[in-house]
Amino acid sequence: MSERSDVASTRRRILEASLDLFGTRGVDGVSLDDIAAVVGVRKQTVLYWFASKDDLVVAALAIAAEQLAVVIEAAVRAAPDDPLDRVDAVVCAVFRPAVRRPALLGLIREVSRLPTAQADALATGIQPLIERATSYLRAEMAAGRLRQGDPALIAALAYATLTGIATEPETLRAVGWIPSAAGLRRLRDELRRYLAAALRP
Amino acid sequence: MSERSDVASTRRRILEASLDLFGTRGVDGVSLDDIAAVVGVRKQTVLYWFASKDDLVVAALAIAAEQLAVVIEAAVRAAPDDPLDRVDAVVCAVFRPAVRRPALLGLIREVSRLPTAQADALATGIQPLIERATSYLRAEMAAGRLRQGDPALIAALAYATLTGIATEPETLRAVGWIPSAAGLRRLRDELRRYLAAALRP
DNA sequence: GCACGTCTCTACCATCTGGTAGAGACGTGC
DNA sequence: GCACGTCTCTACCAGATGGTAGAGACGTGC
Repeated sequence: MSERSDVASTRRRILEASLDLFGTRGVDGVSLDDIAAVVGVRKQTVLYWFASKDDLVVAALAIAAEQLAVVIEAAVRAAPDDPLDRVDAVVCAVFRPAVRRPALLGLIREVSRLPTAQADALATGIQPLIERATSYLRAEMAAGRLRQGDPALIAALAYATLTGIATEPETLRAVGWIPSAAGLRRLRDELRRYLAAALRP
Repeated sequence: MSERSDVASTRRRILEASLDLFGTRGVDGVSLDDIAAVVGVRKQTVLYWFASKDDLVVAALAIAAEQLAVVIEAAVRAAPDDPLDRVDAVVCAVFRPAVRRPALLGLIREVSRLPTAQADALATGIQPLIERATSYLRAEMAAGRLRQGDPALIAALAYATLTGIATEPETLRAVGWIPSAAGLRRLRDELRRYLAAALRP
């Protein structure tokens, strides 16, 4: 059966489905059968491509990290050299996929609270992203192009807020606040304004 | 056996343990046996006090909402009449328990992504808290004591940031950023500064 | 002494879970 | 024609899970 594999390889589709399901419903809340059903395949096929559920989790996290890295990379390249513009561009660039696909940042959170073994996977995919951001901020602060401050603090705040906005719409919807597209855009702009105010030298 | 019940009723201790476990590891990631073990009791005792796991989840969410309500209530009463001071007081008041006990806000998130039935429980405990905050902001904006804006936007951003800070330390720790007490305090102050800047008329 | 509330005990159940085993089907490229 | 990669099928397994059933133990208050 290769009709489906032509469109997108089964392996890839299992990974994408796992990213979405694990990232939104949690690793414990999703069975291999659930994933197989979404892909339109049998559980054995999932286990044909990935030796175990743990392996699948790690692999899904890896493609999430990769997709985030690509988005950030593109934003940085396209942005002007000014560090404030760059930070702004990265926030905007990450915001869109993060909101459209809450599982992207959600999966990071899910993995990070797993029993220690799998959490190590964060070190390979995600940690470099965070470290790159903080070291960039540190360098620009040292050069006087950004206000002096704790780069880790800024990065952590931006990350926490982004993750909160990306993964809480479910909550806020359940609680009566309907996050419209326009509302989310304004949330993004608030965050941008806030970071600009905190970083402008 | 009432030696233990004297200290704190078994029912209450089951509820508190459920709040912590469900809120940090997720409803699906915690079994009734896990909760019983933490409390030092048998699974049958848990099911003696709560008809089902679903009931326990709903009850745990209820006490989380109540504890948040108490904290907010006290902060509002103790704060001066100025709305900026009040917002600041509420943020500070919620921040401390939210960071010390990530499960408080974490449980809200966990419940909100459950199959629809239990998510209705959010309407009784949490929704009133959010609505009260937004209606307060709206009233003060209308009175010109706060800058005009979308109250839901501000409430949502504060909520998302607070939840992010409260529940992401695990992630950030896994990723190399160690959230010290001082670091968390500075995160809180950043949020306060931002809200003050956004709300000052 | 008795009823009651609280909790434990043994024992059980159906269901779901991750995972295994092995055979076979189908299409492709050589 | 053959090997290979991909995927399905039937069938199974051990363990964990939510939940049930019923008897009994212990202490308290009446």
